[in-house]
Amino acid sequence: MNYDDVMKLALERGFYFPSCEIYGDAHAGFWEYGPAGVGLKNNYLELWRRELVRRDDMLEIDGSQIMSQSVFEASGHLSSFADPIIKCKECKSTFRVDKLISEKTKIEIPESADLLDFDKAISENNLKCPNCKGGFEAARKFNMMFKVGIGPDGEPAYLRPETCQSIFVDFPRLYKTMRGKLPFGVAQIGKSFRNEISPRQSLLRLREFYQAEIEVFCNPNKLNDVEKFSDVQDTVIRVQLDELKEMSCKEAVESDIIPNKFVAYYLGILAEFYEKTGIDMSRSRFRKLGEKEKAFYAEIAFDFEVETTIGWLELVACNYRSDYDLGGHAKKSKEKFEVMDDDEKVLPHVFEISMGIDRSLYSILEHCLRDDKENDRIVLSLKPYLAPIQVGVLSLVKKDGLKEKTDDIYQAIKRKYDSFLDHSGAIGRRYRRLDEVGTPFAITIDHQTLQDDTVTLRDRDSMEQNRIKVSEIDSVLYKKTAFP
RNA sequence: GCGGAGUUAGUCUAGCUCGGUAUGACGUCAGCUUCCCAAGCUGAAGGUCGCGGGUUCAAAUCUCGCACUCCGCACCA
Repeated sequence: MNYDDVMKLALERGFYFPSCEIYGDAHAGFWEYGPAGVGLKNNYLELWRRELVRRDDMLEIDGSQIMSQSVFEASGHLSSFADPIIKCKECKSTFRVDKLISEKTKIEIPESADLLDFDKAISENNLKCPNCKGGFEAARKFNMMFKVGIGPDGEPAYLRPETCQSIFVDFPRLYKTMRGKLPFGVAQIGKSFRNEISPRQSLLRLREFYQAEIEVFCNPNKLNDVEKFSDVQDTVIRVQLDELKEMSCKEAVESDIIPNKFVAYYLGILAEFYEKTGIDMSRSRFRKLGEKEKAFYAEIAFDFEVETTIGWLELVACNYRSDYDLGGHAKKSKEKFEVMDDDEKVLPHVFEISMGIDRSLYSILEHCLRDDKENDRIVLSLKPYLAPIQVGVLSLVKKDGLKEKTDDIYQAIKRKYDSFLDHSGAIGRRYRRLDEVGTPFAITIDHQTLQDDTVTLRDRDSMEQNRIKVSEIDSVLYKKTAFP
């Protein structure tokens, strides 16, 4: 199933849809999650908490989305999270000015250079618009952060372009009050904002999006002193260098493909997490980024990517950020960020696992959606613990007291399970509808129920049915919908 | 941001050339029927035709602007 099929499902079944869609001035790059989408997202995040945060004894925080200007002076976003651009006076085409200059003249001007340097190079080389030969306006910076004005005087502040800045800024307090000890993992789920030039493809390129970020603070001298590494040493990961290779985490470290056990450990638990989301791991890879591709703060970078019908999608950026962030904030704020590790005073280094939630949810949908032609149905084979509706409760027919019996059973389980009650229409049609939103189980109340207090339990993927006792419904569902 | 294509009910769609406030299907809802896998019958709801201006007695239709979606370019932590 391809992108369009997922999009159609999303719109028709309430997974996600455009924000502000009834108004003409709605902007691109903003989407809402509907009921099914919220259910899936909540369950996905619960799995994330279990498999990463709790597994590794991390702490979770929830930071402010608007942060002060100093934060982004220290983080480098004010100067580096911006592209120098230039606009044609005639046809209004916009170009990356550094790229334009290097293409036409072979003169390399770093993108962080003074704007006047670009203007000078343009006029000295008499560069004109490649589209229409028109002249250029003065170069300017396009910063991808959204600026906001605080209070009546509009004091400048910014919507955070990545959630992790909260974690870095909060580090001194967290470390002191939470009895911190290296390695120290802090996690956060929240929204980030980037003023993308052209957002596209619904959840894949948003201006307002969810991230689940983990920052692990560590002693840079102990990157191979990782006891927990044995938990993942045999975990298989797929690594893309020049070619794609499948290997265990242990092999990856021993062959120096991953530089140390510390990084390998986190790639390992991340792979184990994604395995449980239902994403087809045979269509995934950790891609090592080259010097030019890496973010300005990254020393070592692996992207976790998944293959979809519109190409390889970056779901997670795994960056070894060294002391870039804590060092920057320490310098700017004069706050102390060094901590004691054993008898050593260190400025911790940071390894981050920066996950795009929206993209991950899209990938799950695409990998789980299938066209079951044999049975004339569309099936979303979500893992039961991720499904927004876990169980449908259906009466075979409404009369003869079956409706009342069905209502009773629904009432008995609905607080505990995400359930959906349905009495109307043909039973097959109701099963099809549940299949399409990914509901793994359906309980059907029929005439036999009234005689022996049993119901049928239908399995979405196999379409098989078993009779179980009404008294067993809870324990059976509990087992079948449990997180792994 | 540039170029191209598009936008009519929840979804797909007819109508647009040649102006007269909209067609069909699926889906949804109610009832009947059936009684375990999208059957059938009857009925109903759902559209300021993307938004805004212009021309006209009259605009889904002609015209201009804008927005959004898709494709390509550029951009992309």
